[in-house]
Formats: sequence, C-alpha cells, structure tokens
Amino acid sequence: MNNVQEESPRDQKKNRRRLQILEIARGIIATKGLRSLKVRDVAEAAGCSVGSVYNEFGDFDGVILTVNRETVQALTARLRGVPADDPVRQLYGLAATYLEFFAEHANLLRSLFEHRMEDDRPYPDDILQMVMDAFALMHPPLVRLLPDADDVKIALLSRTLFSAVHGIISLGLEERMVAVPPQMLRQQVEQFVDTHLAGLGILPLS
Amino acid sequence: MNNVQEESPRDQKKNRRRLQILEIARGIIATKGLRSLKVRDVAEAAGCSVGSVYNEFGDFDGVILTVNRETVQALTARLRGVPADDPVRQLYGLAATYLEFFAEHANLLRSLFEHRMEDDRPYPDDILQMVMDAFALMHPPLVRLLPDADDVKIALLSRTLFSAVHGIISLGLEERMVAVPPQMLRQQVEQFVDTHLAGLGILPLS
DNA sequence: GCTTGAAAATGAACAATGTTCAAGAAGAAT
DNA sequence: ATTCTTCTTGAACATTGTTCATTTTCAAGC
Repeated sequence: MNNVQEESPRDQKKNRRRLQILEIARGIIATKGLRSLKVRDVAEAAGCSVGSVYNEFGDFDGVILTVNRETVQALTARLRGVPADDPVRQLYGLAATYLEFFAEHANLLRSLFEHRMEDDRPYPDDILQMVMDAFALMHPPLVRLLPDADDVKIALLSRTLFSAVHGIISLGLEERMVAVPPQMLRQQVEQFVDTHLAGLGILPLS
Repeated sequence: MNNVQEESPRDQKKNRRRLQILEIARGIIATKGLRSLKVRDVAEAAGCSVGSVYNEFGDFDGVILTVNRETVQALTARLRGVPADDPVRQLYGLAATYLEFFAEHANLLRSLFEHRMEDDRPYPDDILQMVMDAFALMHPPLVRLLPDADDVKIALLSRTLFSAVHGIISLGLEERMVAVPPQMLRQQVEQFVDTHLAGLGILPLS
C-alpha cells in the first residue's frame, strides 16, 4: 500500500501561495531590509488577504522565521559546497564563501542574526541548531589539521573561529562603518585566517 | 566677561526631564530589550506626555540613538581604563573588558549594533565614528608590539581583531546559542587572542 | 504686579501596522 | 444534491508611532 499522501488541488494551491508569500517577503527583506516588511504589502503582492498570511504562518514572526530558516539552509548548502580536498584550503574556502554569501544577501543575513522575538518568546530551536551546525563546518578540517587535539576543544575552536570571521565580515560589510573597503575585506579575512592558523602551528597550504 | 550661559530654572527642568527620559528608556532596553521600548511607556514613567518626548528628541529613533550614543561612550570609557603598562596585557585586557561590559549590558549593546533606521535614513555619523574609535583602541598596543609594521596595516589589524572579538562575544552571549557556556567564554576569548598574537609572532607576556 | 510674547507641554486625533474573527466561499465527502 | 469541513476574506480592532491646535508656563518689559 501507498503511504504517500496525494496532493489534492486544494493543497497545491495552498502550497503555491505559501511559496509565493515567502518569495515576496524574502524579496522585500533582501532589497529594503527587515524593517520595511509589512503584512499588507506582502498580502497585496501575493494577491491574497492579510488573513491568509496569518492562516498560513500563525503570525508575522512566522513569515520572518521561515525566511530566516531558508536563509540558513541556503548558507549551509553553499558552505557544504566548499571542496574538502586540502584542509587549509577548505578553511580559507569556508571563510571566503561566507563572505561572498554575506555580501550577496546582507539584509537576509542581518534578518537571521538581528531579528528579536516579541515579548520573551524563544527563538526557534531548529534555526539556532542550523546556525550552530553551519558554524561547526570548520570542525572536520580542523580535526585533520590537529589530529592530536581533544575533539571537544576542536568543536569550541570551530565555533570560535567561525564567530570571529562572522564578526569581521558582518561589521566590515556595514556600509555605514566606512572603514573597511569591501575590496580589502576579502584580503583582510584571508590574512586573518592565515595568521590564526599560524598561531595554531599550522603551516600555510600544506 | 562671562560667556557661560546661566541655566534658567526652565532649562533645569527641561534637562532634568531629558535625563529622566533617557534613564527610563535605557532601563527598558536593558531589561526587556529594544523591541519592548514604547513611547507611551516612557512618557508615563517620566510623568510627561508623549508630545514632550517628541519635542525633546524629534522622533522615537532619537531616543534610541541617544541611548546608543551614551552606551558607546560608556563602553569607550571602560576600555580606556584598561592599563597600558604592558602591550600584550593591554590587548588581553581590552578583550576581557569588552566581554565584561557586553555581559553586563547585553541588550544595550545589541541596541547599538542591531538597531536599523526607518526607511533608508543613515545612521548618525558620530555614533559610527565613536564605535570605530573604540575598535581602534587596540592600535597603540599593536604599534608597540609591531614597531616595524606599516601604520595603515596596524589600523586595519586593530579593527579586524576587535571585530573578531566582537563576533565571538556577541554570538557567545546569545543565550539562545546554547553552545558556549559563559564561564568558558572568557577563557575562550583569551585563548583566541593568545593564538592570534602567536600567529603575529608575538610572544605571550613579554 | 500686570501684560505680553515666546517657548514648552499637553493629549486628543491621526496614521501606520499587527491581529482577530464572524461571515461567506470553495471544495470534499456522502 | 446535500452536507460538512476547511479555507478565505476583509472589515473591525488593538497597538503604537506621529502630529498639531490648544493650553499652560514663564521670563521680560513696563
């Protein structure tokens, strides 16, 4: 017997619209920033009522969180595409790819990291977990480079190093912080990783 | 002759209230987060009308920005208090002090770094400049440690290193990112600085 | 002290925006 | 065809930022 539930026409329509709402919301966040996202704008652009948005996502945070969820998924997919041939090159690649992705989708990343929930409701665990998992992608190459180190310590190191790169990039890409020209930034990140690896006793381009 | 303008009773009252509004706003941000800050709450707590808040600060962003301005001033004051005896110790001290300050005033720091203006109005330049200046506080000790390096490069390095520390701390203190226990964090930051200095060819505790 | 003019304070009204829900429409099940 | 369930709608409501005509305050001049 077939456990796969057939998708009724009703569900098809529902899903189509769900995707459409997300696409529109993502577009607005990406181009005009999270603060410019308005329920009515989304509903009108999607050709439905505001009620339908609520019906589909519970509340407006639900829309934002779904966009954020997809952002971290896309980020993870990109980071997983970094070649794992050479561990040093992989670390450089992860940093450079994060920079690329952040530069391409700055407002989406800011939505992911800066959005706060109403009241004191907790941020969804699955998203946090996905961010943590993304930041743990430096773990495997670090294990290869430091075979004698404690695994727990490498896990901490991975998050720390990725957080550091995140700080450099997220502040560096604030167009408002005029200081770091985006051209320099890539070079700056590269040198940062370089120096830190040297501090760990790892030779460049093994 | 005396250029100092006497402060009339009227101005005294105005100033007192201005300070009171700021204190209340800061308290709300610090304890319940920026998203919980409401004009009416502030006005009621300050015993005045909403109009007076607008009269004093132009718009609500004006209140937030003034609080943020004072936050970065307080941060800078704290960072300037780090002893400059030994340059390596000073770098550790700057990182550790930033961590302390961030831990004590997490919501205020988040307000400083995460607040976005309405529409596309630019963030006030003086605040950005003050943040930049704070992040440049690693410059003097780095100059002492790397006397042969190009000054522009040291300036970049200072911002990069401080941004990295900022990333580690701001993500590490997200209680939602369960991963890094706050106890570990100080140690983690310390080791990070340690490793990076080693990578720069600087010996610990010269 | 009274008058007067400027500055400030007020808070009701307005505007923008998130949220709810009773009524109706659409589709599935029998 | 009828009924039953589910989804959709959008007007009404709630919250919150913003404005502004009116009133109040108060310092200066007489």
